[in-house]
Amino acid sequence: MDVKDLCLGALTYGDATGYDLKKFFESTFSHCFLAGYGSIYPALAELTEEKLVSARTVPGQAGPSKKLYHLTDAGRKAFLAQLEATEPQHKVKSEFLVLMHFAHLLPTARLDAVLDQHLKEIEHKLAMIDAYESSDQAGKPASSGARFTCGFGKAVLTAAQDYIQAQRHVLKKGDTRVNNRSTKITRSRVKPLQAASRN
Amino acid sequence: MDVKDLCLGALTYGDATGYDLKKFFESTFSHCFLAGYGSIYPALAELTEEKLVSARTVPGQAGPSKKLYHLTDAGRKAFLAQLEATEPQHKVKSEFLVLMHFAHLLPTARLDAVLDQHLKEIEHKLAMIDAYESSDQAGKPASSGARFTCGFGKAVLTAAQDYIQAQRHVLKKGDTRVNNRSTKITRSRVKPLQAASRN
DNA sequence: GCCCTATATATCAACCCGATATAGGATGGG
DNA sequence: CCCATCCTATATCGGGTTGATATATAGGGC
Repeated sequence: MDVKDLCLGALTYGDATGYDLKKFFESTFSHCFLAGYGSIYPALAELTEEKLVSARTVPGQAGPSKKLYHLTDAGRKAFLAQLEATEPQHKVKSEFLVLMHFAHLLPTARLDAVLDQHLKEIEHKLAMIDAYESSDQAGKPASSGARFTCGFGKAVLTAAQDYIQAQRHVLKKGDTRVNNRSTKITRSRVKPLQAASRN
Repeated sequence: MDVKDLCLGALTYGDATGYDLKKFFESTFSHCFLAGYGSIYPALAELTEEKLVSARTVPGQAGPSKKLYHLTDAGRKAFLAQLEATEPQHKVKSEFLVLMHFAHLLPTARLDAVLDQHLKEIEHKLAMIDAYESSDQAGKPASSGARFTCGFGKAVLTAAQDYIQAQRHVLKKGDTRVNNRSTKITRSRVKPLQAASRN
């Protein structure tokens, strides 16, 4: 499942430009998948070459000329096949959690700032989902899948929010002052790192 | 925040080989950050060149010879600086949610299989966190940050689990049979795609 | 003996991300 | 009326990541 497939999927909802696709991904998929121009435009170029989408150039009435992409029958079939084949992975890459893991190496002010910023970002994402949900254009109430993923996002984000608010205090209990003897540990005394699954 | 910084962070806990680091990331960071050999070994090579870590080769008693990496004072300082500088991002890339979004294009059997598989994976990750938490080696009870991130992971995973179990039924209500007229939509009737944030 | 697993390092193509360049039209404040 | 700024729209590039693969040895199970 790469950006090419994402584009095919988005185009099942109707023709669109690369720019439209980016906005669509930001609105609907912002909490589960990301794709920037650096992925979208190459993807569309390849899809056109593979005849999975067709492009027609429209002289822009507002702004530059645009390329409107359309899903071909082959493209639709390819997308359905891809839906059958992709493993349902779910990966998280969180600088935030890494920072929290090393909270004992952070100054208290920085720690609080990071937590507050993350809470604000969660609220922003929740607002985005709400905006998307209440923007059912022309009565068409979004697919059940779209509603499911929105609800999923809200459930997870809310859980994160609650957890942070309830537990952030444990991060600055006791060892606020970092044990700052300047790492004069003799090489021989350093024990090798132990992972959870031991040898 | 790239894999190089992750390696520095992991080495604050003690010397380790590239292989150790991979295992460490899998155990502690599996629910918030990923790093494979393809990132770790180049990262360690660069860090050695920058004198942020030092390496010494140990003839392996069990298996091939290993390179044990050690955090230098410069490396520790660089890591602390990096902790100050990194934006606390939190990104999700979920093939699972994409599949759910297009649930109306999936056969019911496939849909159920995907949901069941994801539930199993959630349980697996929860078990991993529990294993890590109860493996406090030699009484050292893990840092408050480590405990915080474990709790965070559990809260989020549990919320996802509950949501799926409570809401999966809405995905196969009514429109189980996909509207399968074979996409003979005239080009002119196709409305361009509308994102939530409209022009 | 043979297979599988674990230890351990390393590389490579394909792909993705973020930043940047370009440019015309709309908007709006001074 | 003009300039700054934003929005639309496409495109590219370097640096970084992913996932698969190759290599080699030791040990356990059957």
